[in-house]
Amino acid sequence: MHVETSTVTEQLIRKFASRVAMSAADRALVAALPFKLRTIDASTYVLREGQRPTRCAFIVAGLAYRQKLTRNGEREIVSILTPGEFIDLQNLFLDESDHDIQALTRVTMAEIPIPAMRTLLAACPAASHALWIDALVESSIHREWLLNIGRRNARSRLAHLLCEFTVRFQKAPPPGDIAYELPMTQEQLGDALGLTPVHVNRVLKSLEVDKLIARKKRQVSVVDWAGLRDVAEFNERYLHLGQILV
Amino acid sequence: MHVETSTVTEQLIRKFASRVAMSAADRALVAALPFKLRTIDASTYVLREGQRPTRCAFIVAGLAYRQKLTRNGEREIVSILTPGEFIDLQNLFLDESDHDIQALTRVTMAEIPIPAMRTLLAACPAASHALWIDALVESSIHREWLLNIGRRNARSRLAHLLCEFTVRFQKAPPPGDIAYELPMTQEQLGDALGLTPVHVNRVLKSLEVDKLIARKKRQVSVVDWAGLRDVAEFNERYLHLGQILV
DNA sequence: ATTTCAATCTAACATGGGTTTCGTTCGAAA
DNA sequence: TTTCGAACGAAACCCATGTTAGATTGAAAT
Repeated sequence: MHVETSTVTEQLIRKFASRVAMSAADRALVAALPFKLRTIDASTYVLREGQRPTRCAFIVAGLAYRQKLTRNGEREIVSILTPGEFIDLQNLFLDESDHDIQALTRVTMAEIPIPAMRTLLAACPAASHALWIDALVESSIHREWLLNIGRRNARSRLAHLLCEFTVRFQKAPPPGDIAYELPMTQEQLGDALGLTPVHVNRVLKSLEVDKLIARKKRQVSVVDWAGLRDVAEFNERYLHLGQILV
Repeated sequence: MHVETSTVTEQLIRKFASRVAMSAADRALVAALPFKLRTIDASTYVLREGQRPTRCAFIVAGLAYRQKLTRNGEREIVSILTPGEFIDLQNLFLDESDHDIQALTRVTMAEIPIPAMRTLLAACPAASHALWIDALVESSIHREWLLNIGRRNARSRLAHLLCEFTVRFQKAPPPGDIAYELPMTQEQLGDALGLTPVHVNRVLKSLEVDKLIARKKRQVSVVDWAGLRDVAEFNERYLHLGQILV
């Protein structure tokens, strides 16, 4: 997984520009950010609860997730992180991490020293606003997941997660090409939904029988986007997809 | 519930100063914030999902909560907001609210115009940092609630919420005076925990039988802080209580 | 080809928490 | 002081999801 330095810089600028208007000066500031590329294997820890990090990582390729554990080791996956997202904005302003961050697939990330990020935020209101939006959107996703886990049954819950992935992983918005490799095991899906893997298996099968999704090997595809959306009560407002600050 | 204007200003400054070092100039900027005091009755909506607000409210007295609803009207309470917290930082940077905000008790709040807040953030890095910390801590609480609802049984779950309230509502840290009026009905507790009110009733009784809590009328008090903590697997790290940016 | 190990699938059974129903308490209003 | 409605309490029953156990698949390693 080789990545050009210039590509990363472009990706960073695109990331900010997707949320705010970026002047040429703003772009130059982002382009000047020092970073170190690092690639790690699936299931490697990026950060552990209680640690104090010194860098702020930006995902260039691959997926990661945030997890928390109960005393007896049961796991809850509380976020999925995709390319173009900062992994640990928290650590810009909080001393101790309150959760683990782990690679879901092989991940390539750009590690930026925290002082450089702080300097950018101070010098560039546009960048600061873009990061604010990102942090607030993640909070919004947390709230939707709370509703999902707290109040929906397993069928809606899983359908909702699939809808969210469909929207977040696809380049084209549905209903377009809505097949994607689901990079999570049924156990991980269960951990993200507060369900057991056995029950995830049952529900996946029932969604397949009902022609809402199809599965081939570990590839999941959405067969009936409208139907799945309906089962999930999915409304993408909480993703704030078009949010651009003027 | 009459509140002096000067008191509110002091409370605002105290709020910021609890997170960052505030110079005299910083304090002056905060003191210059224009605001309008408003008091609303319990269960009044402060903001509804989909609305676009023009003010940013700071809770002076009383409690509020964020909620989201499923299609058939089931409710999930996703946050509790206490005095000294900004109700809707989201709305500084996001156009549309993704959830409802409602008063839990009678609430007095200071409403600050969004442009004034934006100006403060641009002019005062310290204030900006303090708000960042606040937003990130709320996100951390969301994650802990996800673990709580997703992976703990009803008994631990309720115990955990009681522990969080004990820490957040008390001025003195436990084990000090750890009785407090629980201002929520059993139905609201259920909505915050993803449980039915009937089951909340069962679990409250069982915690009382086990001498972990006591109840008189609607007043709950913690009898055995260590025991309750243990049942809840409570660790206050996620509240980032001592977090101060240097 | 064979082995291996994780992931998936399935079935049988168990249970925590939901549902329904109704009686009781209590504070506010008349 | 009586009335009224919301909140609480509690019993009986039910079911969605968990638990346990094992068989099957499939990709990677030898």
